Amino acid sequence: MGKGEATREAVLDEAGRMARTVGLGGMTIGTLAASTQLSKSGLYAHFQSKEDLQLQVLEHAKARFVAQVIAPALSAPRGEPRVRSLFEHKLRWDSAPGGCIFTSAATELDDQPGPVRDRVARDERDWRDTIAEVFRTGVAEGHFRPDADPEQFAFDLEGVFLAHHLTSRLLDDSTAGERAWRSFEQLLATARVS
Amino acid sequence: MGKGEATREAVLDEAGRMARTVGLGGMTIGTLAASTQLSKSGLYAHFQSKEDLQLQVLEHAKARFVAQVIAPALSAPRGEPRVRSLFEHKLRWDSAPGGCIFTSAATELDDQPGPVRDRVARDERDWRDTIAEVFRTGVAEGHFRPDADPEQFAFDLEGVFLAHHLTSRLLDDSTAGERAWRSFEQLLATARVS
DNA sequence: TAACAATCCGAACGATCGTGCTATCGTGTT
DNA sequence: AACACGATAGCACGATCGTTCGGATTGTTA
Repeated sequence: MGKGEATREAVLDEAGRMARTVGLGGMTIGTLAASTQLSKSGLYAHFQSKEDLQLQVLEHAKARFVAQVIAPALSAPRGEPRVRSLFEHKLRWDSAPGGCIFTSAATELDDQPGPVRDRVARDERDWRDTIAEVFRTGVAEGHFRPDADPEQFAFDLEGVFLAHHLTSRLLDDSTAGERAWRSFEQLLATARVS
Repeated sequence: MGKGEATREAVLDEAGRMARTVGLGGMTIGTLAASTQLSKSGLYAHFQSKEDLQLQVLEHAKARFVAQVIAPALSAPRGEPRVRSLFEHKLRWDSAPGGCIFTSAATELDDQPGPVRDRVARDERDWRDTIAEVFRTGVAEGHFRPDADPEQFAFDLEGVFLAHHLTSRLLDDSTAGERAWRSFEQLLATARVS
């Protein structure tokens, strides 16, 4: 890995951290340059525009998300164990300092058209598809009812994540984790074969 | 109502609309002045600072929220009907153009300390308390199980709202409403006496 | 209608925004 | 050791940011 690539990744790491607290739009070139010991123009050698930077931040974050959440979950046994693993890892991801960048970007950009919003929307769809797909392995394994709706499960589970995110960050409520777990167990109980 | 008060309210209306799409921080004095046919300094006659403006926007929005969501719901019969009414009105509120300003402000400011964040957090707590309190009338009326947890219900219901918000706005998914209703009915079914 | 207060504007402030250009630095290859 | 080239810095640009202040204009009241 060349030197340029190294600093580029370092910048993307810092930018991701920054975007999680002030948003993708609130993040500025100046402060980002300062906190990475670079000059503003030094940054622009790696990114053609702020929009390009935002897109790369999302791409970089998604790679980390796949490595830290999706991949570990997929290594769990099919069915309910895999669903549980996915839930656990995603909850841990959301508990990182600053929270989940996709969650913050999603509500920030949901009404601002453009390529960045499109990218966030695509990632959100991918994520829901992943949840639904993992849930389907549970149906196939006979853990969940055959008439259960995987997309509805994804909708509900995403709601649990969002509520947890808000409860733990905005309200500083330490019971958010327990609450999320309780909701999750209830979702599973409803989906299970009777 | 004097003229000053009238323009102040007009500005707050427009500011609320603007904040819903670009966020409380993304909203700028210049564009707000332009879209209200005022000069920047003309705005500053009504608001001492941008932070003060943001706080007033939240206060103004909360008054409308109480009038359009809480009050109508409280006029419904105690118990499950009142819970249903609260859900309906809140869903309608979230479906306004630009969505819910509290939802957008909540995820925007959840990691940026200051009086605005404190205000948003207080509003969020009030809202959850309202949900829990309305749910309690359902327990008292014998509609819901006595051992049901009102705060947990508030957590779950807020999750449904958040998922609906994201699904309808970011994903432009027209089935968001049906999904939210299905989740809501499931929540009620679980809470009901067996 | 005259006087007074409320309301709003014009102009300007320093700071910072995103974005280019040009020059210099460092590094690795020949 | 000379060179080529990728990586970074310096400086500047027009625009816009939030904010201030003095003066003009408007509305209300006696």
